[in-house]
Amino acid sequence: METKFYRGVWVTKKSLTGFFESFIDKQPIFTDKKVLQSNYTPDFVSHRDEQVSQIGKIIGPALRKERPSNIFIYGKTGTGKTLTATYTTQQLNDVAKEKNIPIQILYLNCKLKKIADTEYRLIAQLTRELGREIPATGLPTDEIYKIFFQIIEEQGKIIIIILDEVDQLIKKAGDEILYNLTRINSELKKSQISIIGISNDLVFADNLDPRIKSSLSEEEIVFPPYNALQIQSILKERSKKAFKEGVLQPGVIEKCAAYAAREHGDARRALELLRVAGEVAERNNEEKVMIEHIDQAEEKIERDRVLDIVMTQPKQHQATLYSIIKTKEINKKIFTGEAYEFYKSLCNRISLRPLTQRRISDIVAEFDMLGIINASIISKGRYGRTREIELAVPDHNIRKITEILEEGLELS
DNA sequence: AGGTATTCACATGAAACTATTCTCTGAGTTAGG
DNA sequence: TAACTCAGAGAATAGTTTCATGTGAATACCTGT
Repeated sequence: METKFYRGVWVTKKSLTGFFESFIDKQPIFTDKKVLQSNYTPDFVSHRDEQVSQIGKIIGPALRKERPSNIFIYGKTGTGKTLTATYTTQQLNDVAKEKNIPIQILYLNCKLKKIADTEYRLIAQLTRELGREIPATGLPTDEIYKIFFQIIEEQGKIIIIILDEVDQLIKKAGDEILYNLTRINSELKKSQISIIGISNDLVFADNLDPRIKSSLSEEEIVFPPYNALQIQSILKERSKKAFKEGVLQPGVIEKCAAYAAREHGDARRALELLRVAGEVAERNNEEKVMIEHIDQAEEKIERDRVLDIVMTQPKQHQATLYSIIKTKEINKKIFTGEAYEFYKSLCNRISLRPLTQRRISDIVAEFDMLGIINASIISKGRYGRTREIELAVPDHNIRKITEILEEGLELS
């Protein structure tokens, strides 16, 4: 019998056959799980009527071949921004297609690494969506702009570009892109573009160049968080399709909703929670989803998230985290300098080229952002200023993390 | 005692550097006519 | 002569290093009582 440690899980080859067989006669809990996945677009959007009609009114003129105003959409995560935007534009697109009006919708998520997170890549990706292959690298940026410009002009359409999570893009690549994009219109003869920017960050536009801000947010729409009742109704709607009838115990939906409402009305999280709760129940061979499963799901989501982050971290980052954990074992409170000392000796041990403290400082800050550690800057007066680092992971997960790190760093 | 000035140990910022991946171009090479 | 190969120049990008500057409060140092 063979057992090995694979991607943070112990895998055994024993009795796999029987294991798979049990799947066949198991009563399924789900009828259609993808309804609960975050990329699912339902047939209609609930509790967002007002926003839908606002957007509709703004982009409607596109049907008369007029350029719609640029729209800026704000709202926290899981408030249905992306969904509403794609839904309305999709409707518009359907009508346009029927009446043969040349409109094209481009949706782009600026957060996606390697796809649309820099100026070059954004334009390149847009051009690709318009049906022209662009190499990933090697060309000057203005060359890409030229091609982009040319292909838009060729198409002679009204093009609506949805930029999801623009704040991420601006943070990484600066606001010139938006400026260039809005400016292009004045040079276009046959086509026009209009931009729908979506942002999670409510204050993000404030530190934007005023020119860009005014041209980008000709119209602004704010998405308020859902309240608990709205989330409940969304969950009910979706679960009707996703689960077999009667599998959900009473109170399950209410609890999911309550949990999500606690976190500023994040519907996405509520849906994920419900889905994972279902998976947990399924895995436990139970026929009903019970309230306890939600707690388990909550824990599992968090645990998976952390383990996944740790596992996919590059070596230097892993070494840093390992140093933090190990230094932590000795002292209760640790500071950047102490972790760095350990890190240096660790590098020596595993023959890894040590990075400067400057860099480690940034890596520590990154882990803080990811929520793996809590690092707060404190001043120890005469004895300097530093980050005080604490682990933000429950104790029972640390052992697992250490294991993964030792695996990744080839320590034994 | 009360008020300033110092000082520590990093944090934070900006710019420059390195390595990798990829395109484009033009010189040199090859093979067929 | 057309097709092909291949090296070199130039770009974009991620990850770092180098250099420079910033910073909060515990202490050291004054001051006048």
